[in-house]
This record gives sequence, structure tokens and C-alpha cells, in this order.
Amino acid sequence: MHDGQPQISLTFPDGTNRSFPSGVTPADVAAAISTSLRKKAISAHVDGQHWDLQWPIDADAEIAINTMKDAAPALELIRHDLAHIMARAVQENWPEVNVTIGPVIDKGWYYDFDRAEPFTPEDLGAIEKKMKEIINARDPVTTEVWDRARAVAHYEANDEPYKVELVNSIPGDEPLRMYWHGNWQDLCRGPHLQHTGQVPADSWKLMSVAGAYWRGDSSRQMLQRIYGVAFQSREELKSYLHFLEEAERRDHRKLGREMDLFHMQEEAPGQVFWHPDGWTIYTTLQDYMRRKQRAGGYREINTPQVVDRKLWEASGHWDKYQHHMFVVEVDESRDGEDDDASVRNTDQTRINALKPMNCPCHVQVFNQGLKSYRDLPLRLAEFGSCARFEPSGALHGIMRVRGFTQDDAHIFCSEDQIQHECARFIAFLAEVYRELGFDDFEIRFATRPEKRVGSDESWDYVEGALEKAIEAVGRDYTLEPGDGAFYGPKLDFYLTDAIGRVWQCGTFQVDPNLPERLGATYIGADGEKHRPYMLHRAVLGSFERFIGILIENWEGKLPFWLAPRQVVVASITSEADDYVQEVVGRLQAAGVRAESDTRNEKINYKVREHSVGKVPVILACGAREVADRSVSVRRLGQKQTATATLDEITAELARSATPPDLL
RNA sequence: GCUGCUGUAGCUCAGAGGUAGAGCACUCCCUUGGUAAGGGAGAGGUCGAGAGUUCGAUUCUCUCCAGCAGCACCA
Repeated sequence: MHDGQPQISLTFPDGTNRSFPSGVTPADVAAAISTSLRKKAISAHVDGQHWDLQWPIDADAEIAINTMKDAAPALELIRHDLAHIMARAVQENWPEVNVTIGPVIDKGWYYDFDRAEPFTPEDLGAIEKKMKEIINARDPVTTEVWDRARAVAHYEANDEPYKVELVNSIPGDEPLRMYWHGNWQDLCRGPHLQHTGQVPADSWKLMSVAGAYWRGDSSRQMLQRIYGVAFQSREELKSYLHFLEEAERRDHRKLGREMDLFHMQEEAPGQVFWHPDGWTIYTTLQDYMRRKQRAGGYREINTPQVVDRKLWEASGHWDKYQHHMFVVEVDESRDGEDDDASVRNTDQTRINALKPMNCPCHVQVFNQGLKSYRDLPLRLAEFGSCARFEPSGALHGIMRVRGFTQDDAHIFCSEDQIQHECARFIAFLAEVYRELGFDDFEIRFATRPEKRVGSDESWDYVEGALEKAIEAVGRDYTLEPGDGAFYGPKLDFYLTDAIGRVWQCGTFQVDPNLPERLGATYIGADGEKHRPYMLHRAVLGSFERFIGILIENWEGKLPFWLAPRQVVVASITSEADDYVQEVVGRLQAAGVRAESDTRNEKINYKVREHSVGKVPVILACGAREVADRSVSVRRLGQKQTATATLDEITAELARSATPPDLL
């Protein structure tokens, strides 16, 4: 900085500005304000861009200096520096390991390595130890801009092929930036902290190691990815680890087994064996949806499971979706007496597929008989059982399965009815979610993708209709440009569960394509044939997945009307056994799912067992209750008990057992 | 599908080259007990499937199946 150097003007968040020599760094700027700010500074925002304290500024700009009090940049820097510190620790422990990339992600970071042997949990411990040494060393972080040839030469000399590929893939007009932590060097966009000691020593943790493809491409090298989480304080780390434990406690696979709701087994991977209590939840939910849909103007239908390939060829699924379909070959020449599959007559083999979706079948229903514009909108609903051959690694409990049932419906309508049907659907979905205990949901609006069919005018119209529909019901949405289906835009509906996790359940998709492929038409007021639009829509998504979400949301303690076992009436002494049976009979007659427990066990034992089993209400009966025809009421999660007369409790529980739409 | 890990009693898990063990659950007996586990006894397993090495495999090797984590997938 000498006299005569060009000056630039920097504007601070409070609106004041000061002049500095061109090439000034945020570190200099902070120092010019105060020595304490220079010490506390971690990075800056220059014209909104996250800026390293060491990077020069050479034009007028708005500047804000960040300290650890600015949570967003602080977390980004901490996590990003930890990624580098981890990579350095790995290479110091195992110099032969190749480094690749290590970005910041939600809650932490990861770094991908190429190493012949897998990292073990013990290795993670060794890496953490080394990382702590690096942090304690308070190594200064320095940076330089290199030219491409130097960077390539450097990485070729150091035998780092992934870095060479990265350098070559960075656009030519972007500067290549090198960073050093002590002697360790990495190619990095930055920014970074000023020295490794600025990373909090005890608010991060290495979590796991797993495989990941180089550059996310399943045809390329599988690398080893180490995940870490990091926060600004130890308390935040602890509360995150607590959240993970909470999620584990709620795991529907564990609760499903403990509550005896369902099981799965090797012979039918990705498919659910529902037990009586689980099926009670399922049918209660399905009965509810059936009533809601009937009241909402839908007509329920049912269509075949096994359908000839001809229909799938016509719908386009055979081309685009075949690898996800269960294909069934049937030898039509067999007469049913020959059970030897090896004597199949291939000339007469007919190829069918289990339906992965209901839409083509629904068009078949629409296509029967001539439809008039007066029939529109025609809302056809089906609890459609579908089979999809999901990749084995994608399966997850009852949440991601190969056999499932959707609360599916297709609305056949004219173009000018789309907006109204969309608004009507959002209101319908909001009511269902609210009644099921999810008060809030989020809408994401996915618009036209690069690869698509249909004219721009048609996309303009349909996207406009959806947007107006969302506004008409007074909802916010987030835009996801380019994420729509190839045939039309869609809305996806996300709900948030009790511990803040977000689940996509509902969907609403506009489709002019399938009616065209399958030749759906209706006669308009003008007497001519017209092509209907088809609106694919679901509220729950699939029953299997939604029940999984319900179990995890409520930690198995479902609302009374959905609880499979609502009441257990337990005897305290065997002298109350007859009375217990009478109480159970009264409750069952009132529509409550009640059962008795007159086993030869103490009341403590029974209370514990049914509490663990998540039964919402336990009614205990001993000599006193028999004498005055009452029950002792204990509710799940409450320690104290209350006494109620048999009449009172029957009326109250009958009301609690009533589904929300019938109250 | 890919990488890694795992598969032993209904559940949770221990174990070792010489044909297996705990706790809970289950059955029976004693106990009639007032709100989260009363006491005793008993029964229960082709150690995921197949092949190989070995005198001998549930244990070691290979293949397959399934599960778990992540990645990829979720027109």
C-alpha cells in the first residue's frame, strides 16, 4: 500500500463508507476498524459473496465483516475447514491415500478418499485424534491463486489423479485457488478460517464411513466417504446427537416389531406381511380415506394387477420403465395339470407385467363408452396395489417397498378446469393432513424440464393455472425450476413430523400426454372430439409409507382412533374377571377396540406390559370397581389414575374412537 | 445395482476349528397381588442357504440370499 495507488470505496452495513487502496483485504479493513475486530474476524461478505479475509478487493463494493457470531458463515467455515483438516489427517496417517472432494453439507461435511483398504471404526478414532492435534497446532491457513499448468503439474507430480481431473474440469475463466493448512495443500474454492485453531475443539464428530461414487456417477470409481458433523458449540452437537437417538427410538421397523404390526422376510423382499394390529391401522386409515374421497367427489374403481405388455407399450412404460416392472410370463397352452415349468411352450408365452402404476388402467375405464364434456371433471380413485422392482439398496422397511397401495386418483378434465381442480385438491389435502395431525405442509412447484413434450404455449398455460390455484387457496410455495415431469408441471406436498423431518407425500401432476397415447377423448359442447387432461394425484402417497411416517411421528403412540389396541381392561384380582369381561363387552359394543387381560399377573406387570405396548388406555378393575361399577383409568404417558363410572368411560372412549371426519 | 458391515432361540445379544450360551418373551406350578417387571421349574436353535478346505466347520475360504449405513435410483 503506497501513495498514489488507486483507491476504492467500501460501504459498510450501516451505510457509511471509507476509502481504501485497491487490493485491500478484509483483514486489513477489519484491522483499520479495530484490533479487536481484526482478532474476531473470520471472513467477510463482499457484494454478497462469501469472501476470505486474505482475498484482495479491487473495486468499490459493499462489505460486511463476519465473526463467529454470524452463525451461517461461521458454520460454513468451521465445517469446510474440518473437511480439510480431516483430509490432512488422513494423508498424514496414510500418505498413499488419494484425496478427492470434501464439501460442506447439512449439519457437517464429508470428504471422499480413494484407498484400497476400507476405513474401520478404529481408523476413524485415529483420524479424530490427528485432527485434534492439527487444531491444537493452530496452523495458519494461507492461500494463493495458481495457473492451470502449475496446478496440473503439481498434482501429477504428487500422484493425485482425481485432483488433476478436477483442475481440468474447472472452467477456464475461474481462478484456481490453493490453500495450505500448515504444510498440507489442497485445491479449494475457499473461503477458509485464518488458522486451524479457530475450529472449536469439541463440537464436531466423525460419524460414519460409506461408499460413494466419484462425481456421483454410478459407472465410475467407488470411493470411501467419511462423514462428520460440526456445530459452533458442544451443546448443539449434543442436541444433534440426541436428535439422532430420538429418530432411532422412533424407527418404524423397530416399533413395528415391538408392537407386532407387521414383518418382512427373505422370500418376499420389499413386501409387507401385515399382522392383525398393523392391518387394523391400515384399514382404519383406508376406511377414512374412502369416506373422504367419496365426500370429495371421487368415484372409486378397481383395476387389474396383471396386464399384458401391449398396454404398457402403448402407455410408454415398456420403453421407459421396464427395468422397474415385475414381468410375468404365462404359457397360455398349459392346461393346469402340468406343473413342470420346464416344459413351457414358448411359442404361446404371453408377457404380462404387474402394474407399477394405475394410470393406464384408469384411462381404460375412462375410454369405455363415449364421454361427454358434461361428464367432466371425472374423478376416478383407486386404492391401487402396485408392484415396482426397486433396486435392493433402495428398500427401507415399509417406507420404500416393492409392493404397495397408493391412494391414487386421476381427474379427467378439460384445460379450463385444471385450475379449479388444483385448488380443490389442495384444500382436500390440507383437510386430510390436518385431521391426521399434521397441521402444516409445504408446497413445491416443479416446472418444465429441459427434456419435455408439448408446446411452450401449453406449458405457459398449465403452469399459470397451477400458480393461480395455489394463490387462490392462499398458500406459499417454493419453486423448483426444471423439476417437472417430461409431460407436465407438478406440485409436491411435504409435511413436517414431530421431530422436524420433512416427508414428501402428496402430489398433483398435470398430464396431457397419457390421454393422447392411449386415445382418450370426450365430446365437447361443439359436438367435436376433444382430448382430456389427466391429473395424477395422491394425498398419502402409499399406505405403507404413510403408516411408517405415522408410526415414527407418534413414536408408535397413535391417536386413539388409529391405535390398533385402544383399551386393555385388566383385572387386579381374579374376583374381577367376570366384571372385566362385561366392561370389554360394553366397550366393544360402543365401537371401541377393547380387550381383556385377566392373566394371573400382578397389576404392575400388566400396566408395564401394555404401556410398553403403547396401548393408550388401561382400565384396571379390582374389588372396589366391581362393587361400584366403575373403572380405574390410566392413560399412556400419565402416572396418575382416575376413577370413572362404566357409563362415563364408555361414552368418552366411544367418542375418542370416532374418526375425525365423523365427529 | 455399487462399497462396506451384519446374519447364532420369538426379541436383544455373547461365544469358540471338536456338533452352543445369557437376559427378556413363552409353558407349567406357587402366589390374589391396587397402577411400569413377585418366586420357582421347564421347553425352545440344521448357528441365513449352498459348495470347498479339514479326521472334524456354526467358526476358515468361495458363491448366493437377506438385512443395515451411505451412494446411485425414485420416467
